Amino acid sequence: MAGKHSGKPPEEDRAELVEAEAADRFNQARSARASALLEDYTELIADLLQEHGEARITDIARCLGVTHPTATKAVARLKREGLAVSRPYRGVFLTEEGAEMADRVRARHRLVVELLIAVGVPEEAAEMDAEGIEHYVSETTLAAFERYLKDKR
Amino acid sequence: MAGKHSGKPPEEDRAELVEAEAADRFNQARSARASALLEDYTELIADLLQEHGEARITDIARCLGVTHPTATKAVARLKREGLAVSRPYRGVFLTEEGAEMADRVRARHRLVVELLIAVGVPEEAAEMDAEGIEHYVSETTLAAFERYLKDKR
DNA sequence: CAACAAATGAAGCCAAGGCTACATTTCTGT
DNA sequence: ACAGAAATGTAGCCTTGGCTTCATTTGTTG
Repeated sequence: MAGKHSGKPPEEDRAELVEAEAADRFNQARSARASALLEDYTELIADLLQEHGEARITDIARCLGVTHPTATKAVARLKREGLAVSRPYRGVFLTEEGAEMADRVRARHRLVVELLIAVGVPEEAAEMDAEGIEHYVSETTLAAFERYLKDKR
Repeated sequence: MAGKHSGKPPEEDRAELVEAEAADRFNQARSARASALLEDYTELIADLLQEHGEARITDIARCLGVTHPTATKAVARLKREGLAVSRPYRGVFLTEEGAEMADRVRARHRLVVELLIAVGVPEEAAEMDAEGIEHYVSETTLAAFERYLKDKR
């Protein structure tokens, strides 16, 4: 039941399992990487909308440190995925789905920063690293972070 | 000294700074993302070399959950970057530089997993998430993790 | 040792996410 | 109101990292 061929030595079965699990982890990470961009954009757009009432392509591009055509392309993808809407020469807005994603992402981001700080990471580094880390934190891990922070307070 | 034009209101200067810092963080994350693949490959190749004495393209591909041409391409990149060497139809080996990277990456990976477990993340989730997280943990943060774990023991 | 299986290589396709260069539209100030 | 500046759009190029498909080499085994 553990392996494909009962004739094979158990060590091989175990090795195959380990490899399959590894492949799984990498695939997971790859898929997280794929959504990272969308998450960054929705989060930023939500911030801009809240702070300035609008999210212009130029502002988005400047905040993300990319050129404006790059931002335009990304926003096109957001629209394709049903996360944002926009009309030519007007700002970008989030759909309900996009806003929900932004909320989730912002909450997660805050939690990651808080946890890093709680374990002794300097605030500046925490902010820096969280930008990359946040996209790979699962719900399970997030829940653990929350418990840890609550207990610590 | 804080902004470009002394005539501008200070709030704008501050906003520009915040935006520039944000762009910085994103650029940092982007560059980390770029090295993530190389790190994964060198780490895995080191593991395979240690466990089986050789690292075949097929094994690399299977462990990473990709097809063999994908692995071949990645190895080509490793070679271009001076991290690995290989001859046609023979296995892949690491250069000194590649081996050093593998060591660093493995140590970092272990530390990240340990820290996640230490704050209460279930082991399985810790392994899963660490695969993505590790690439975005800076030296500063890593040092903080190390201190935290030492103090806790 | 010949034939088949398995591993590797090579070519070429695709989408994503960068970029530059140039066209168009909108906004602003006189 | 109109000219110039700023913002946005569009086109096209590059690299990465996936993939499939097919050719070639290696290894195994009867």
